[in-house]
Amino acid sequence: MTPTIKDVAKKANVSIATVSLVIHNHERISPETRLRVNRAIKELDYHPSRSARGLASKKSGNIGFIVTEDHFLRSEPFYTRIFLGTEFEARQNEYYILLTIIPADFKKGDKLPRCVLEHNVDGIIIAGKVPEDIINHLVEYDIPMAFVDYYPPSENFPVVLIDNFSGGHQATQHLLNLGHKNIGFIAGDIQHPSIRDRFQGYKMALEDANIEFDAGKCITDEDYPARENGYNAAKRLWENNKDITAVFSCNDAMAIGVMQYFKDAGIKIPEDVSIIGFDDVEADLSLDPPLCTISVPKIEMGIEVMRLINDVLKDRTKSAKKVLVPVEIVHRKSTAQVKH
Amino acid sequence: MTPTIKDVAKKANVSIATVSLVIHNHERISPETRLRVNRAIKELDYHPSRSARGLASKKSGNIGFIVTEDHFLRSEPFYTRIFLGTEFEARQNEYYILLTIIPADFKKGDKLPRCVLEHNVDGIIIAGKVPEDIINHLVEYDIPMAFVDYYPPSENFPVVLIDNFSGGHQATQHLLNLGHKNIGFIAGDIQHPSIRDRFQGYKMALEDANIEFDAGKCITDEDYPARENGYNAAKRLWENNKDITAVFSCNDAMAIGVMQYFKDAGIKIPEDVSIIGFDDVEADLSLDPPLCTISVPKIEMGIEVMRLINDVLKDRTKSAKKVLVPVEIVHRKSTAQVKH
DNA sequence: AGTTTTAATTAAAACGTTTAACTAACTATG
DNA sequence: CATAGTTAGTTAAACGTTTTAATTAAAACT
Repeated sequence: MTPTIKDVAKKANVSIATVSLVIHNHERISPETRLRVNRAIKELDYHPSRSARGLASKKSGNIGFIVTEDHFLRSEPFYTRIFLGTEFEARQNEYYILLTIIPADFKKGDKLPRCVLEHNVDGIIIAGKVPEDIINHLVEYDIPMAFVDYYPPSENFPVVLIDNFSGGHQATQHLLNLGHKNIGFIAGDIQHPSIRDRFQGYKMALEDANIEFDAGKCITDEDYPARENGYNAAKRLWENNKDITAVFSCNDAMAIGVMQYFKDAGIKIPEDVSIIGFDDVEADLSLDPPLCTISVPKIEMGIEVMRLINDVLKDRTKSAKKVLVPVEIVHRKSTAQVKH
Repeated sequence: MTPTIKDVAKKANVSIATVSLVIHNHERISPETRLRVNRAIKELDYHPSRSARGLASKKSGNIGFIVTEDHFLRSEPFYTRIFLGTEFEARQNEYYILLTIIPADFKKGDKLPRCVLEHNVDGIIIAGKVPEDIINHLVEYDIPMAFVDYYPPSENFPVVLIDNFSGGHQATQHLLNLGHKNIGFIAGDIQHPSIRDRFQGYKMALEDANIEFDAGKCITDEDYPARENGYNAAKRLWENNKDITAVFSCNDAMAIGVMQYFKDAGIKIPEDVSIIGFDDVEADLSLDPPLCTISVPKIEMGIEVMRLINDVLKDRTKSAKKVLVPVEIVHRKSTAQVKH
């Protein structure tokens, strides 16, 4: 069988306690003993059993990654990439990530994820908007939590957010720089804090340019951010505003739908209408023309949130840090100077 | 603190062994006792500790999902979706998946993934081609393994494979049906068993149609399947074969590059050249025209391989099952009747 | 030399389960 | 009625660590 701590102890002629201390780099171990034990560990190719460790130390070595099913699947390239980022960083910190997809309609009495109930995670990362109820339920377990791309109102946790305001501002500013004055705005769930901030950025950029904000040019009531809703939003936008020369679509999935609508309507991009998105997903590059958009560092967000939770796990008194990750515009062919 | 099995035992007036037996649905428990224990479990909201279970039963409740870094990132939407499939099915079977990304150049002496060394997985799923060395190393641990989308030569394991031969045949047949006779073939790593099978399907379809196979119309030596290599392959193909009217690109990433080349060369799709891909990734829909391709049920593959490993875990004498998942052509605008 | 400090190591309990072996109380059998 | 068999449940060891308190040995003071 695979060697246990006992085998190492025997081989190094010490007690198992000493072996354990060596493994944890405890200071009060003489250099000679340390050497002897380490040699034994290497020779036997010993690796402590995760379960035994977990039981004795009450640390599972796992981090739960919670995301709702519709977020994960609907905007798949987005949260999967954040997940990948946490995964990368987790490896550095000797953690494993337990991906946990919860239904979007989690209610008060519902069962928490199994990994939480079974004490199989040391901390939790919550990605994207989740029902308040689950957060409230989770805090009762006083298990460290960190958020990414969403932040529950009225709570104080470490969090990684996109600099949405800046993104909205940059996007709009870019269109303004190209001479556009009639800029439509399209979004899914305007209740979502991220979207609200992008909207604020849009408004602020207009204000800075002394252009009056026109609510009639803003479609913000589509159900969720998907291509078909982008299509519909563009249709409604265009039918009521033949004067617009540019559209800022708050996310790329909808932007793709927007492009499709204009194509179907025989309106040329970017000659007749400029379009800019938000997210920078893979599909943008395959579009014709490729979509100009605000690029969000998804992998980095995952890395960053993993670091946050790791900090808390190292020192639970640590205060809740908030990180705003910067976004940047990527110039592609879907925008152009306004025609006169 | 959270309740333990002892608390349940006390509350139900039985020994902890009885509680354990009830949890595992052991037969030799009277209905009354069972009821009493279950009630206590519910009242206390008791959930067995994963670590303790793991230690006592030598089952971690985890499955390792191994994939090489370049596979995972390069063809991201592909293996991530397989991963998602395993994840979905794992939840049904009360397992968690530990995603483990290994370097593509794993060598003989390299360290195995931590989850294996620490006995933190009960079984392993290997997705995509991995170095032989790691497989050889892994078998020494006699831990159940199952493969998906790759199968090591000279081994006998449960495996889920795409019906690549049929896919290659269907794709080619579709082009033949449209009247094409000069059909180019483009692939990345022709050493890869999957690609080889697609190639066989292509050849066989030609043979069935009494069209002589022409190796000059096959580009199979690009380094890896990516857009830029598809672009280059198309360039080389076209420069030497101005007579081709259709291209079967063995995977969508390359197909996108192929389309780009033809566009740049002023050749119209599908009017001048029909293109069909293989995989059916998200980006295909954003292309202009949308890419006709062979659709691979990625999520289902993940589900299927998880079932396989689960079967083995339930009964380790089970013999190695092999599953060929069917593929189907999805008709989109990138192919058309050949011009005369 | 005797006492106190300090450094290094160990003994042993604890963590929360599973499970093989055992027991006590019935039930059936000849 | 003694014996064997069955049923329902219990005892206790085991799983492989961590960690606290205790122990020992050596060094440093009076």
